[in-house]
Amino acid sequence: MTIRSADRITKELEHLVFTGELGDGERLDEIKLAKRFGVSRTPVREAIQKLATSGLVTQEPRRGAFVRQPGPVELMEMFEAMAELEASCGRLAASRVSDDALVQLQIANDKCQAALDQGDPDLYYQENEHFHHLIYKASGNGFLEQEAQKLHRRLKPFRRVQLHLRGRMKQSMCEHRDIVTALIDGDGDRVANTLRDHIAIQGEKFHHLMTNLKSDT
Amino acid sequence: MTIRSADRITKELEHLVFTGELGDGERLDEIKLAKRFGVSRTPVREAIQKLATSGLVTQEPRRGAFVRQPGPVELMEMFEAMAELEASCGRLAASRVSDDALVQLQIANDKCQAALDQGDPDLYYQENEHFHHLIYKASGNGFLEQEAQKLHRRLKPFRRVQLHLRGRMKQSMCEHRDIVTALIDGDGDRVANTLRDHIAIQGEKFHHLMTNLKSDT
DNA sequence: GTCAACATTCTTGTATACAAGAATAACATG
DNA sequence: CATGTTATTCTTGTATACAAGAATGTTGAC
Repeated sequence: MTIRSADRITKELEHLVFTGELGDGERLDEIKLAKRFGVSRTPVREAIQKLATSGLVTQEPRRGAFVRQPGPVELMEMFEAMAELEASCGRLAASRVSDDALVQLQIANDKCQAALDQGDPDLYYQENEHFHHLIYKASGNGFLEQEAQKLHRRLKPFRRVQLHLRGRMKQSMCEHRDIVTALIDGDGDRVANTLRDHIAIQGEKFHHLMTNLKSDT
Repeated sequence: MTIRSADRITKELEHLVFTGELGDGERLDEIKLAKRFGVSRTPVREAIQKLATSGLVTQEPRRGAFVRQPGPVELMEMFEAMAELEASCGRLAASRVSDDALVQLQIANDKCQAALDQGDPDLYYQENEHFHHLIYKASGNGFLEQEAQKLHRRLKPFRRVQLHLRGRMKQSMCEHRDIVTALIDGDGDRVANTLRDHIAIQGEKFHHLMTNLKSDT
């Protein structure tokens, strides 16, 4: 366990942004946050610096740091980038995946299926996440794996909602099976294309939700 | 221009790492660096935090921050990831690139050719960089573009050397032409594959250099 | 001479103090 | 009453002070 309170606060702040307690455009008041976490401004500032580097907040000199949630356009871009990243992982995995890893993927898929049978979107979400992490790992490229996980994490709050759409879980499950089949066949391009579409659909579904929400207001 | 000295120092530190003045494994002494830059420890620390987030240094609690140059394995992984990123940019660009962007690419290529004719690797390197940035931009995905630029930048010190290899510039030039041709044809897969190989070769060339250097010691 | 226990020094991590620019409020003027 | 100007307050950015763990040097026992 780390002793640095700055690291703890970084995670706390990320959490506040993800849960939406710190909404888009909101200023991160160093003093308030320091009081809230029971520390001085110093570790709070260090945490904010980190968030700024990873893109969660923007800093304006002498004015402070502001939460910067991606807008619809940037969000679509991020989903597209995610799709490409996953496709790359899958393509590499096709020629490198070990038998053991394949078994792991099958198990993960079975768990997804179980969650689907129970009609439990939250559980499905969790197992689905595991499945995708296994794909990243199967790429055999630790750097790529890290990058994929980073972006995956960043998109987490936006990916969650769309699983509750009617029929999406089942469709997602089918895609998973296709992916594993293509992996077993060692067909890199097919793995890549299937994965790409699999993720791209998430972006489109999200886009649907967004526009629907907007038309409500 | 920014007033924050922390930002300035971040760049200065990056520079020190890139130029190798701060070698691999070296500890970043906050006090020394503060004196060197004529500031207190505070902005130095903030700069170090940022470097840690972007992966250039690692932090060990109560022990300090250490320069962490990627080893051969990680470097190959990064080159491979770069190849995949560029391939993605190219694939997307194939269906989105504007006529204007195509013209820009042609111009950039002509400048590369000119540098090749002059036998000027440094100039070629510069124009080559521009060419690739145009590809990123042509992807029509700002997020992907940023990510590609980030990694490109990180690999800069390692990419430079291999251009001096006999015949590499000319070969690189041919690949550039193929890429543009495929773009004009709108053949996404061909763009992607050509770009991927184009970058992958850099990784391999670098690997060659590394092993040769090692066998010398 | 070697090794272990202890003391000292050094460095990081955090808190506080101070400087300076930005936001805001008060006020004067038309 | 509106508006431009000035004064005040507030917040960030930086420097310094202090606390605590790590590295190092010293001393004593064997």
